[in-house]
Amino acid sequence: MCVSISQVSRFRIHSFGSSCCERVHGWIKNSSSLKLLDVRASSVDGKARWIRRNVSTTTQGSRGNIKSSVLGGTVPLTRIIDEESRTKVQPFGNLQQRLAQDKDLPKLLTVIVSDLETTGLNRKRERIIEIAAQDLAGGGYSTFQTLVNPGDVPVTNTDIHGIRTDMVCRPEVPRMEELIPIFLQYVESRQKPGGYVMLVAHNGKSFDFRFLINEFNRCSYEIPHNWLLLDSLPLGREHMKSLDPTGKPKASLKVLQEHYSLTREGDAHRALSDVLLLSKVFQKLTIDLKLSLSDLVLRCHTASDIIAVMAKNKKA
DNA sequence: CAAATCTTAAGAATCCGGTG
DNA sequence: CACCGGATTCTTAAGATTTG
Repeated sequence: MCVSISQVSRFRIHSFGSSCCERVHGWIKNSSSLKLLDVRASSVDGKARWIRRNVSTTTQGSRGNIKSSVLGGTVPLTRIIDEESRTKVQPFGNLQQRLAQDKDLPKLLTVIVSDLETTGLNRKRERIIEIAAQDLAGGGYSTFQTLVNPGDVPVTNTDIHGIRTDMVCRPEVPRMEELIPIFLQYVESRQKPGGYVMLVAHNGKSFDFRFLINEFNRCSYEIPHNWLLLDSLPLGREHMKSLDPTGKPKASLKVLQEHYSLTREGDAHRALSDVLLLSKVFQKLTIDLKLSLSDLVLRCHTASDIIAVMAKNKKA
């Protein structure tokens, strides 16, 4: 079963300095060499055929011109699920423990830092309006960014991120149901054969991952079973607390940026800018906390963990 | 601002060893 | 076995913190 995506815009893949090693340290190399490329996403499994299109729109925004490439093509909807399969308990077991003990972990794991912008804070009513992600291994097409059309949900928090309703509620901006297969394809293109993906987000457990799960669910998709979700906020808290055991640890992205004297590329609260910053912060935290890939895996959640917590809170 | 998590502290519940 | 007291664990609530 396939769906045709006639117009999917604002999907950009950036080239990123390549570097990958066994330890988490040194993932990011020469990030200043970031270079915007046109979209040339290729099929991973041969099932998807994507067609590159020329730039079709330029949106004038308060934060400067936004030029976008437009990607079109067809993507197989292999992740449509029915209610019966959704209610089955997925055999996660102790995936993290098994994976953490795997000697080939560096060859299996892809670490992707991600960030979302939304129309607001309410996880039920509000919608995602921007997604960015970056594979810390770097290389070509390692970075993903796109605006998302929230449909009939207006953007009421433009003052936070600068994204206006008229910027996203356009026919050429992809809706979430159109974007999910593209995002999945991006992740799969970064994935190692038979490998796992660690999705990192700041305050992800409370915010990003829940939004993502809700949107996937709304569009009848499910988070792939080989994804592990890591919230970087507890790492930040742990580090800040180690510096001041008596104080109350603040560990927002902004606080961590200032703590590490890091420079931001772009505006705060824009998905790609936040992703690039979090990539740097995450690397610093793993160094300071002396965390190996195995340690990080053990700190991950699965989507089912978070779904269970969401269900529990719903009851309460 | 909404909503969830985390931290902390206080109180309750449980466990355990000592004593008779 | 019954009882006591201390230590440990669990529960709950409030406040701080985070995300957009």
